[in-house]
Amino acid sequence: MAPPKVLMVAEKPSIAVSIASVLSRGKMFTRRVSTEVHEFDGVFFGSPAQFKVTSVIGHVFSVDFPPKYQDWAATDPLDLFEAQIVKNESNPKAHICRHLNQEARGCRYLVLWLDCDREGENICFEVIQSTGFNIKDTYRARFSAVTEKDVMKALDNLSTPNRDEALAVDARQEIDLKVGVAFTRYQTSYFQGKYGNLDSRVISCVPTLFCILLLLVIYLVLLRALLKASKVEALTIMDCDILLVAAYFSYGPCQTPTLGFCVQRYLQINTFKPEKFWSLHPYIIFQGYEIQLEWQRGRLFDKTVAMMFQKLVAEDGFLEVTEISEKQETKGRPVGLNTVNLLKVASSALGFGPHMAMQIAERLYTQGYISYPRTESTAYPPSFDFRGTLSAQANSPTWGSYVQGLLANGYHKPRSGTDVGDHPPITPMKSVTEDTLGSDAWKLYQYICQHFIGTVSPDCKYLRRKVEFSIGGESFHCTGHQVIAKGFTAIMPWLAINDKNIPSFTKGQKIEVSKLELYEGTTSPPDYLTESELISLMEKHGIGTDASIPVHINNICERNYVQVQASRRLVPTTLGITLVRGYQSIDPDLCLPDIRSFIEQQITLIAKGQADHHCVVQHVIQQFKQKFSYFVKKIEDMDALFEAQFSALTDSGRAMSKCGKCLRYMKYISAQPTRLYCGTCEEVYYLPPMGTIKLYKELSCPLDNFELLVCSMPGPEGKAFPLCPYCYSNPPFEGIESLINTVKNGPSGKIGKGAGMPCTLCPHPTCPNSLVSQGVCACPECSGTLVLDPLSAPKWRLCCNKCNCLVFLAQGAHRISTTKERCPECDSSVVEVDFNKKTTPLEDGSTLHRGCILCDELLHSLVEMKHGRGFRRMGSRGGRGRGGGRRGGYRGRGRGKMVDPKMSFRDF
DNA sequence: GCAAGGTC
Repeated sequence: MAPPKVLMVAEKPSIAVSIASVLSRGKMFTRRVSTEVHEFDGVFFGSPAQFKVTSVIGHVFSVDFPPKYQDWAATDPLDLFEAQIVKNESNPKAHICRHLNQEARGCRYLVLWLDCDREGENICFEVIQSTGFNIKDTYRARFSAVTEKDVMKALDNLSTPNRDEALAVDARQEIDLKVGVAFTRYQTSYFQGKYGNLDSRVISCVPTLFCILLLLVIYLVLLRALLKASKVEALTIMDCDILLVAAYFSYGPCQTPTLGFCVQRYLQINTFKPEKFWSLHPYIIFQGYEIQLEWQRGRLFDKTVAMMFQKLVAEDGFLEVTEISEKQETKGRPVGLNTVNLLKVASSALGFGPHMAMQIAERLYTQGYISYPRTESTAYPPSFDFRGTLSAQANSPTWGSYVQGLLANGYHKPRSGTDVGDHPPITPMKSVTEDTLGSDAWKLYQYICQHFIGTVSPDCKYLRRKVEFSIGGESFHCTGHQVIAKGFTAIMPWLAINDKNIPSFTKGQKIEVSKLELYEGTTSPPDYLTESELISLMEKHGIGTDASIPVHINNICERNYVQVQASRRLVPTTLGITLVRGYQSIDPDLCLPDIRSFIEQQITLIAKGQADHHCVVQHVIQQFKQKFSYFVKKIEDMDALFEAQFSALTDSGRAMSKCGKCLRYMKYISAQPTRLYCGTCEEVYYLPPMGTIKLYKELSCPLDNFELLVCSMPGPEGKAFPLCPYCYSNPPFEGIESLINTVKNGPSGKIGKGAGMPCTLCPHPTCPNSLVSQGVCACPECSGTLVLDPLSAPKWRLCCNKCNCLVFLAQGAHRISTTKERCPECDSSVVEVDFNKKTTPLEDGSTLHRGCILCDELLHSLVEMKHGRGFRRMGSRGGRGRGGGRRGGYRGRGRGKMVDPKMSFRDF
């Protein structure tokens, strides 16, 4: 009987070769079908067997919706959450499924050599499905390196594939697909074509021959990518070179938080408020050195205090050496290089974007110059051949002599690092010259070599000397460095420590201050996020994987949400900012990194066998479905931002008042719904639908720093009231919504669109414009409060903060203001009237009079009611919320009536 | 035309 056949499948062709080479000891027959198949004879479970080792190329299948859901127009994105999903072959042209099926014929056993992570476990089941193998004839080989030792060990310890881990990946695929596609289709259908300024992204240049040629080249190179990523609508290179690209509105649980990081930094920069600070800089001249000493207090933000210390130091005049310390410090050599760190260095030091860096690294890998470039591990496997890898670099013209030194004097064992069990750190495999590789690939290869050599080099050692001084009760210091051994910094010179000499001091020595400077500086905002910082943030928050991080960054660039500028800093575009501001205004979760961690945490329950796959998927999908429905319901909030930013309205708006967040002027948009738009913060603030809006002196809201406005209703009897644009849309006090009952909610459901809290409803206890400060007494007509109209002079009047009731006071008075005093009779606010000298009704010709407009006979006689039945003194009732009591968690004049309607004038 | 994850 012929020996049984064993089919072995690896995740990629290179692993298949390595495994086959180890097991066959190099004696194998290789044929090429869809992927290579290596055949040889060997021993399996102690008996002779015929082996076939082949591979897939990553995932065999990927998930999608069935054909009936493919038509955007005919599908409600909400239905996608409940839709069945199908698995299609990832790369139909490669015929991997057919290949596996054919190779499996006649085989007795299947051994799976997929990468040892969740994705690998999932691919195991894709292979089982493709081959049609029975699970009892299927074995899983688990290995962390493709060395002889590891491969043999894995073969001796075959186990079974982990279905839970595979199901976790299935769950992730379904969730990502449904959430991403539903939001992307909905947003794109809603916004695409809606605003002219948004859809015509225009790239234009002077029509020179060079530009035409350049554009043609760009066109040819990018056409495929552009066609995939966006709709190319027109390309003209006649009189003006214009490339029109339809804006795209994709959403994804990885790409959107990635964009979120960039916009977050942009907002930090734009809302940054610089502060002045002061620092003391004493100088000494000693043994020929002029040294500026560092103050222990660092910076102070109060000039007076800083000047006080300056005086103390100046008066003393002599620094006493109080402490001299000398310590040997170590700067450790690097750990092994993983993908994320390679990408960070490529971006920050070599100027390659992550996408390009990976392309170069992949080419170096397939050409055999470096090891596998997608790895999370920074620890080398114990069996790693350091001597062999180093020896391969011994002839390099650039670092050959350094390497020879290491080989001769003994290289160091690398620092431990972390072993994730995927692939070893990225290392050079063989020596190559710049001429062979070309400039870009050489730069990356050079770094990989330097980093590897660095990991087996000695640490850098240096002496750190610190001298501390005391003067006028204040402490200062200076530090010096002296390198003892360069160590690895000899091969990685950009990490070198520079010598810094300081003179020799002796304790107790007194040195005169040669110059004393009170340095005045200003705090500055951070700069835009660098690509390298973004990669760190993504890694920290678990957004994407080593292989997909470059893809997500590339996506947000290609879709014009961010642009890469000088020093590879990522500057969000108006489109990118508006998208994120939109999510923030509706559901901030949508653009926060937690959304990814939430999904990860849920599917980990499946991977660990702690929860059922179906239940978890259902639960998570339902949660996202709810978020989606809410998003659809609130899309107008996002639309308001797009409209303000991309429609013609933005240009017509005029500057009105300052935003409290960025202190820049906001634009007033008079078209209904009237609103203010802050272009910097990308925020819309709705205003009352009626009336004229003006700046209210130059007063600001004490709560949010927004400049106040006054809204005046038309006509001589139209009321006027101040408002803060921010508080108006976002009332700051809990429960205030129930008090704003005369106005209706806008379509967004928010207090906003023409309905909100003006200052005359604000319970702020000390703001001079609040209801508490300006309210006088209860309205005789409704449940409102009569509030002093501060701009009504000389036709002094009170306006009800709810209805149209107006009450005129002493006409022609020079000034009328509220006081903190209350009428003992009716609890109304006592007002102070400064009468006009010529017309004062006061007997002795004096002008100042204080009293209650209800109980003071003089003042009450001057009161005239408009839009109301009568206005009389009502004994001890009415007024401003008896005893100033706290009712309904809210303190304010006249507010008592909200609880007890009898408190109003009207009920008498 | 959509997501994110493999790999080339």
